[in-house]
Amino acid sequence: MSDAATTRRGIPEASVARLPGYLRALTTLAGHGVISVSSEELANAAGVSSAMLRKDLSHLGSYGVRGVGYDVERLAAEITAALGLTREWPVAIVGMGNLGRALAAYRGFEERGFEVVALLDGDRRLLGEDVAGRPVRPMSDLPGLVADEGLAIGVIATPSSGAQDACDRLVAAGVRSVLNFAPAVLAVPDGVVVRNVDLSTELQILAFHGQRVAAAAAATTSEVVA
Amino acid sequence: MSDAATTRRGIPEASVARLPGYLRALTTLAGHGVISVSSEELANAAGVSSAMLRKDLSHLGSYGVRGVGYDVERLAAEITAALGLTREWPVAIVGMGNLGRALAAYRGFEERGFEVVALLDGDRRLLGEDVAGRPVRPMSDLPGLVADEGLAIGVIATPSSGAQDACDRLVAAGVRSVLNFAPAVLAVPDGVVVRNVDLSTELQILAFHGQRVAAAAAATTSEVVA
DNA sequence: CACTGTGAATACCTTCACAGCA
DNA sequence: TGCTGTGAAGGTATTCACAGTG
Repeated sequence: MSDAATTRRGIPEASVARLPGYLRALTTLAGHGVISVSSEELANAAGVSSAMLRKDLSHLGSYGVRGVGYDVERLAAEITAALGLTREWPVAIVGMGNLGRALAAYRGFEERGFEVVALLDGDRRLLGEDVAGRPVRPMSDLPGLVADEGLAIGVIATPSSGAQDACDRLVAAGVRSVLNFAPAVLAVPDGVVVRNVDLSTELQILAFHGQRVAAAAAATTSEVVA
Repeated sequence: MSDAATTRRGIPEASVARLPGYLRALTTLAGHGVISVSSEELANAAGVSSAMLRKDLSHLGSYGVRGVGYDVERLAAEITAALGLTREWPVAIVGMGNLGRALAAYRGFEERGFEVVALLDGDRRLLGEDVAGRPVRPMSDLPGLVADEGLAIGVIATPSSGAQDACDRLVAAGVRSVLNFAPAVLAVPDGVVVRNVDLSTELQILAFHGQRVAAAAAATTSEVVA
């Protein structure tokens, strides 16, 4: 019925991935007391082109005013609704190593509508230990967390060797959204969404570009290449 | 001369972003003593389709053997070279808050060819403090790090309010590659590459999908919608 | 009249399907 | 024979450019 292999009945994946950026820019503008903003201005603040911003927003509906721009509060509310951020999303962090502890201590989740409801680890020796004011709990608590707290999102911060197991237990408990920091490919059944964040991968991509810069510099220095 | 808006004379950006995943899979296979691998097997291990894997690898050259597959060691070496990982890349981490400290303690950088040569912070009160066995150094050390250590990549782990300033100082010192963890859009001159990693953005994208799941479940329960 | 919303054009990416080679 | 490498096809995403409108 709709247009393309979007998120089925809805917004293209690429657009969805940019909405949080728009929301952040709008929130900043609102904080500065800005009432109305043009696509050009908002696009600048979000680091995209104005045409792309308008196309992205057109998927949500017509919330702008021709000749004027967008009402900052209104648009922020619409994007918030589109992303499903009108409710709080309970999150559990699995793996209490360095990264897990840093994530547990990160205060930014709450600010953006996510509530860390539990810190988990498969290592019995860590159980009960206090991390950022919360006790480390066993993986066996997962089903209860889904049932009682509505746990919906799992963050995997385990070593890569334990990532698939952590993922399996999250999925078995009913979690459908996973944010994976482990450098591993996770196999999940249909209907479960995994997003990967990997520091090494990012650095390696930067290395590729750094290498190009180095190569270009060398070429300029000693004018070679046809 | 070549095909498209690739990385100009080379590999499409989308392919480059997948190469680290292939390299990781190959390293794992090599660790298990595997000598040769087919595109199908390697694609599975990396979580992509075999057609995509072959197309990606074709940008590097012809390193497979028809009817057989790829030599694991050989292909790993080729990808390593393509990514520019035959040398070590010096990295500096800016911002010694929770996240910066976790990154400083992360031992995975060294394993993949990156060397953390300095930990920096703009806050004078932190100077000299020991973090993961290294002293926190002032931002004014940056030019020296580029000149003496060949610093090439900066990791920004500051609060968003300080991110642009940190970035400006990195760029002014000569750094051309930046990995930004702050939830902010960074403005940089041409030739500087920025990659963004933002936890909140990732969670918000997952919230969008979680919402869809919730909506679908509700629709199934009480059969509505045309 | 300035700015949005959007078809049309373009660029890019992925998948298909098979020719060609060890 | 079995698997790679790759043109061609099919999708998706982005940009262009302008008609429409408060």
